[in-house]
Amino acid sequence: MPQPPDPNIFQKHNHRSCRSSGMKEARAFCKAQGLRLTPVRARVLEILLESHKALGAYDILARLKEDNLGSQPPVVYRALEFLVGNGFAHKLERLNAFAACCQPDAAHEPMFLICQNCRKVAETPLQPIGREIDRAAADLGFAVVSRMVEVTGTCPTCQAGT
Amino acid sequence: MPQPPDPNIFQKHNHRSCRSSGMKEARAFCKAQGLRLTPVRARVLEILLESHKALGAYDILARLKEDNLGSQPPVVYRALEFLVGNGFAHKLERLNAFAACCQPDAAHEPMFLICQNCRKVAETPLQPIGREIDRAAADLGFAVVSRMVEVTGTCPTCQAGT
DNA sequence: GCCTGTGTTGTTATAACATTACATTACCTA
DNA sequence: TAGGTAATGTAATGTTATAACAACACAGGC
Ligand SMILES: [Zn+2]
Ligand SMILES: [Zn+2]
Ligand SMILES: [Zn+2]
Ligand SMILES: [Zn+2]
Repeated sequence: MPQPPDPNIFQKHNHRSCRSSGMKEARAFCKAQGLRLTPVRARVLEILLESHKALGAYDILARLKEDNLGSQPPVVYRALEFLVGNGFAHKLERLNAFAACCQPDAAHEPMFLICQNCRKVAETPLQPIGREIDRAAADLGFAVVSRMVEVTGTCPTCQAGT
Repeated sequence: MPQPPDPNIFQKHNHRSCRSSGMKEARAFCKAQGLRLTPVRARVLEILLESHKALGAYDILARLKEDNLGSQPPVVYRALEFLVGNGFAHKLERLNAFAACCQPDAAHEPMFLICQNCRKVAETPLQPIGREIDRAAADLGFAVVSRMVEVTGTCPTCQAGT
């Protein structure tokens, strides 16, 4: 049974379940939505789910090559476009890198906590901060379409390590 | 005399004064800090100050070439590193582009409002939102080093235009 | 004035990230 | 099983950014 989703991947957690439930949820969602989780797309998602770390597109591509699942950049970028577009993964703009989504609820808007030391990425809900952002924007007459909040720093593990 | 700093560049404003006071403040600050605002650096800052738009490094480089002030990427990236490092400009991670800072106070931490239509970029103080971000991060045991908030949408002018 | 260290710029090359374009294949459905 | 749509394979190219080293400029001490 799927354990309650604890979004804090910095905590010690049963990571095997992150991986298997991530794939399972993705398969179920795709089936329900009539989306095709093809071998390339599934493998890219698996690769991202293997860690909670941000991976560059070319890192992922190298892994795909090992599995003979495509060796040219468009292959991985198309898979990532699908995964990001359907909420299975996120792009981290600061790093030009990608990470699996930890809580692929229908519509969630996360902020990202990126460890500078280990590149692990945690998500936490942007609301209610997002509303404050909108308010600040509205003060300048700006109509918000999308918000991006990326925080860098040190995860609990890496803090303890030193 | 320097007009009171209205950070909302979306408002109609005396833009000539943005440009001249931006350069003047930069020169004064560099003098005070023993920094060298060399011709290349000054020209890059001027180019950024000419508009409030985000410019790619290679766009800036093209302008530098016209002035015979360096034609290779490292020239512009080094100048941008200097300007960003000293608070005269900012990098917009979402766009991989750069914009002049509108309020080069000693230490200010802005969030950015980026118009998808015209690429103009406004800054507005991140506080008190930043504190909320820190609190959300602390809930996960994460030690924040730097926050980045970039909002995309439509500026007042571009809203009116349609 | 000249040496010398430090910081800046010039230049070449290359790394890293991403897309266009078009041919081919797989899948669905009528 | 034919035809349409979605996905993939592949080559080429575009865009953003850095490494490495040579040359030059400026400042302070001799
Ligand atoms: Zn997510
Ligand atoms: Zn860490
Ligand atoms: Zn202005
Ligand atoms: Zn605009």
